Amino acid sequence: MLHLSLQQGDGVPLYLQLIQQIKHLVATGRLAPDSELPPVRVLAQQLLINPNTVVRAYRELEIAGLVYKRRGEGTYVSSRGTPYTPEECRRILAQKVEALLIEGRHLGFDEEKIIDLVRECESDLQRRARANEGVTI
Amino acid sequence: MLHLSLQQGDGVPLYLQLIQQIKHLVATGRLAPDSELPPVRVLAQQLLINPNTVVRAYRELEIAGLVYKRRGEGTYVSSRGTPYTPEECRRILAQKVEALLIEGRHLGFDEEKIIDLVRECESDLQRRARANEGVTI
DNA sequence: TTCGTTGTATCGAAACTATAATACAAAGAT
DNA sequence: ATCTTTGTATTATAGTTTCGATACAACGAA
Repeated sequence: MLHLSLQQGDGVPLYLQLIQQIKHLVATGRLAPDSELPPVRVLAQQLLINPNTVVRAYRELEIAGLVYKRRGEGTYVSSRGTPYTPEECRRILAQKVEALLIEGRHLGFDEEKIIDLVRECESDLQRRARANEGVTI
Repeated sequence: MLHLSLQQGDGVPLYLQLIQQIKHLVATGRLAPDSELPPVRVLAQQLLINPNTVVRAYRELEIAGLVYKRRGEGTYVSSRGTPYTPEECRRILAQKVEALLIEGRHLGFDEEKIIDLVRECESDLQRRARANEGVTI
């Protein structure tokens, strides 16, 4: 079973929350490559949101290269990586890292503390992925 | 002189861009503690946006603890840190780090590559801060 | 074919963002 | 006290984004 939970009205659009959580599930292995995502309507009903919101999330995930769709069949987790070039990937991530460092500095976290946090979060992700090994939808 | 440039219609609200860029200026030392930010009306005119938009950015920066205001005088960069407790800071950052790791994984960056990127971005920030040392508004 | 499934496209309502105009309040300078 | 400068608050309005209701189109199975 998918563990998705969206919060309405917290400032973050539903479709973005959905994208982030699906990315999370893929990254932690809870959604294996080529496994099928729930149909638009089913997921919409489970989450009590509009099918169009799911459509938008799936479409952007497809653009990002995380899923592929077959009309009349379904939406599947892509087994191939990102469609971006290595340089593009680097630039995209560097922007996010810089934002993180700035935010961290304001919260009293210097470079080393941030790196420590990165290591801890990574361990955490891996541990959670292991605990859910093999569990798809 | 402040180097602020906002882009209208790129999806990111102006007030958020303003917040991010001011955070950036503070983090890189281009805005020193206790230095004065431009008056609401002046900054609005320079950026060709509405004063209310600047008001909103300043207000949220104040809530975040980055600036303080004195009515009738102006808005100043706070010399004290965040108003959050250390645990809150940690939780806020951990969430962002986790999002970064997930994004990185999808883009082919593992933990070590991310950490390398963190070090590089930090150096970059420091270098840029040095190059602008002493330059305020 | 016909049916049921899947994703797609379009339109409208609601919420959010940005703007404008205006009036107000607090502090310092004269 | 008065003026100027600063931030604050209110109201109205337009544009954009987000979300939802509905009808449509492609694909496979019976």
